[in-house]
Amino acid sequence: MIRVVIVDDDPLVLAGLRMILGGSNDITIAGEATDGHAAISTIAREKPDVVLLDIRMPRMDGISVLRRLPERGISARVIVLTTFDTDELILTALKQGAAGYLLKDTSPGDIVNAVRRVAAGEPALSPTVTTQLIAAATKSTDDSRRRAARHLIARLTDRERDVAIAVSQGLTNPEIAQTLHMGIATVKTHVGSVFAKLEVTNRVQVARYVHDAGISAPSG
Amino acid sequence: MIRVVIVDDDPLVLAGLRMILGGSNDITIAGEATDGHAAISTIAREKPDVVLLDIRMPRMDGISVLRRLPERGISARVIVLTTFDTDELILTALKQGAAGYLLKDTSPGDIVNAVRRVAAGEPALSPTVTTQLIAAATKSTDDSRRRAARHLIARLTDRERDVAIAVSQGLTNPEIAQTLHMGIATVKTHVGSVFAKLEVTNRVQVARYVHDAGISAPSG
DNA sequence: GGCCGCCTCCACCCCTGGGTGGATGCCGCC
DNA sequence: GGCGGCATCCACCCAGGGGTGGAGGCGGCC
Repeated sequence: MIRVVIVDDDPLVLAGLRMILGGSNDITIAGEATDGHAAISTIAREKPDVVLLDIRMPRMDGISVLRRLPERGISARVIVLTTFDTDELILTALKQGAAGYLLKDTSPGDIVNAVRRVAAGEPALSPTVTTQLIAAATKSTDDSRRRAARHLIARLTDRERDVAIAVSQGLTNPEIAQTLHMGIATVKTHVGSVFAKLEVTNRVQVARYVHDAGISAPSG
Repeated sequence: MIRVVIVDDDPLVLAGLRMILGGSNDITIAGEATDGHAAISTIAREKPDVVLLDIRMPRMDGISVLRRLPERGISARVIVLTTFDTDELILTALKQGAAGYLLKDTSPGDIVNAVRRVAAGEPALSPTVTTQLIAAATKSTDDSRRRAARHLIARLTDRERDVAIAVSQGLTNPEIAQTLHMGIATVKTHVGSVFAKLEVTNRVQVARYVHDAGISAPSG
């Protein structure tokens, strides 16, 4: 038996969810709430398996609720149920630990399926949400530029690479000399070699390459 | 009627897919292939709506097939069907334009559903694949630093922001003056204000903030 | 009107950054 | 051994970056 708490500021939506979920004989409505504050206390009291959570609500929005739950030691699986599907909102919700993200145009049958999936530990995303997630995940690691950057940086000597990374962290030549235990003149020499090999003319462009290559630590 | 081409080096898998998909009266098997080269020519000839594509194959792997399709002007929707679910493989496949990514433990019914979804323009991912995609997408955008950076950059005036972005692209002051149509002295003034507001001392650190904030275009 | 913030520009100064040329010692390879 | 690549350092030079102070015009706000 899957115990579900439903949260939405619209009584009509609550009624609809009650009907949809109540119709399944493996699901029980353990509680309801119409704002964020009430949601947290209801979830804390009922300890449901799954929470269906609206985003736009009075008193406290759904994202804040998501953020508060782990702080309270509550580990319910949450499905965000909203009409908004901006990239930022989706990523924020998932980052805050949402197990599902459904748009409100989801069919009753799909909502029930999503609750079952999430209860079983699987994710549940609307198709358009999945599409946006794919776009976000595939654009983050900018492939061709990254490969090119890695290729170029691989041609640097160890010391040049150390200097390039230090440069990309915004350090000055004297600071680099100190942290890498070499003379300022040596730093300048290496910086010059880096410029030549990366075919750039100033430090900011070095920083771009280093970041494009996905390097941050001083590379063992 | 959804026309499907199935590609797998294992004849048993092909036979299984033939049975599963042939059982649906809205799906036809338009062609089959047992290696990458054959797959490309079959897909080019049959122009199917959906392709079910294995990754590990002789002669040419599935990823290479994915890469070649757009080069040939073919725009079939491809579902990758494999036993491997490493982060890198998933992201690579999706980056190359895969519309679906199913693991081979997917039930026959779910495979049929995935074909229908993909044919309708929706994505189709196995639950564990979705989970990994969420992990990849949520870790890429480093949240707290990004928020801090956005917050600081929001305090810049429009002109200062333009200059900061130009700086972060590695332009020199004269270059910035030219592209933004202002005097070099003005550029210096703005750069100075940016340093003060971002509390940094050189241009590379400005670049870090701008990139952390996820800004690249000159912000209308 | 007066005040304030922003954009624009100027002049002056100093220091770091970046380019050039040269020197030494180390290590591995032919 | 001789050669070449790398790391380390030096001196010199100059252009650009970065700090300071000041000025005028423009628009919104009290």
